[in-house]
Amino acid sequence: MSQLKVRVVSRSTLKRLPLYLHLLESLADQGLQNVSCTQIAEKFDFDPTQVRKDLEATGEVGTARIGFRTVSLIVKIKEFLGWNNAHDAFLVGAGNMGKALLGYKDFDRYGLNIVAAFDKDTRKVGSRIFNREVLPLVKLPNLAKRMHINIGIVTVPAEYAQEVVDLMVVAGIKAIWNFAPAPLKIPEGVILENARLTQSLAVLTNNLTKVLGDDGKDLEKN
Amino acid sequence: MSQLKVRVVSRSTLKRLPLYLHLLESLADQGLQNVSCTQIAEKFDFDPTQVRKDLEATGEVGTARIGFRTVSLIVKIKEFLGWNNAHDAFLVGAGNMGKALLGYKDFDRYGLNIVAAFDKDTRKVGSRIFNREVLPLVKLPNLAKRMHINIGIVTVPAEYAQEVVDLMVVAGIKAIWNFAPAPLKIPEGVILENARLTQSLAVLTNNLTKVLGDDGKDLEKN
DNA sequence: CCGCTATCGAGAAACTTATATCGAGAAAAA
DNA sequence: TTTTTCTCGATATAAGTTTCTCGATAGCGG
Repeated sequence: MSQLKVRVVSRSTLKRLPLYLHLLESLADQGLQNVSCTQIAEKFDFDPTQVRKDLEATGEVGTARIGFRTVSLIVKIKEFLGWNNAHDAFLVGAGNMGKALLGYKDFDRYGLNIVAAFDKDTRKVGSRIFNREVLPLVKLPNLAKRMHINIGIVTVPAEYAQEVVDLMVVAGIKAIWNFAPAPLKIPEGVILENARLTQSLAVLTNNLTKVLGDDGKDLEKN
Repeated sequence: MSQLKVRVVSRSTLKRLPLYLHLLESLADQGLQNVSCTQIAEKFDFDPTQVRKDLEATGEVGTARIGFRTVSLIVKIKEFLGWNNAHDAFLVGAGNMGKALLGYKDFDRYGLNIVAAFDKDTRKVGSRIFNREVLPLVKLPNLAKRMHINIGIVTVPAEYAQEVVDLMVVAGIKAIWNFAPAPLKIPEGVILENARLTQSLAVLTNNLTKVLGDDGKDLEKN
């Protein structure tokens, strides 16, 4: 069937892998040949066993007393995450967040290549943001089909998010990265991943409220 | 002790509360007086019991056959998250992500008020971004102390993140919202929350790799 | 007025994730 | 060469989270 065997792992593991990857890349830059789970774990204050389990997902095997080959591990993680060859993506909503994503240089290293931006607002249409043209939203379906776009990024206000997503689904887009704070409905088979800043902020402000309001006991770690 | 009793809840619960809040606010706008956990759960494809357990954290109690009073629940969630009265924050790193955050209008609704931006780059210093002045980084410690700033937002490249954080800690900042993909060390008592887009992206691209490479079985839900 | 149904809240069970333990192998030190 | 130490990988235990089950309560319909 498929040449690439992708194991099913927990979402938590999946979210730690990019952390390891960043670290490994900087270690590789420093010329480090091998790296142990213990070393990695220390950087993040994780349990070494957890790191070992996480890395197991990539299929890379280590050697006792040595650890893992740094470059080899980097390749395997990227492969596992699908970051080896970039997927083309369309972005809808050329507001602040949209612009920030368009301007983010490193996405190509993360398997993402935003090829065009779309917006409803006719004043934005026609302009260029970080060298990508802003197109009218109505052009999305045809273009997405013709260019075989798999990823759609949603950076519109919450009230328009569902209609944008519906449009993307019709256009054959398989995976949606949503930045709008709205509960979205998608059909079976389409992948939806929510990147919501407010969730992260909620954890921060709740913790802060606890330490400020009280004398700061019972704080969860990390 | 403290007048506000903040229960300790799981990180997962904490991250779902903003979702409920958004929904509740739009329901309240539509004039809905009461709302049941079942209704909320349907919108997100969650288990109703989970919603009930999550809401329990806020201290609000519901009535059988009726559910919860919408407005009252909104207030309680905001209170619990510390979103009722905004905390002042400093942002360091006036790049793309920094600009996007500075331009985000709704933060005041989420208990966050970014009062100033800082940057090392002398070309950026002195300019104004969305009506906030960009100040030289060296001015941060004194200003933060004088203004009793509790929250620091880090939107600098990974290699500068640790030094920025160290500066913030010295300046008495209690909570750090980090957007840099670097493992940061902070002293006991300081809160660190990482808002990393790459983690979310990793989940997306890994899932996409699975459905594209294979015939798409064993996909995890939401 | 009396069942019927929706909903809450509490406790138990099932599931998931994280941590600890242990044996084996490989390099380094004695 | 032998011993020690580090690290992997596997298994087992513990902790945490979600889902299920149940009794109680409040409105609704007959």
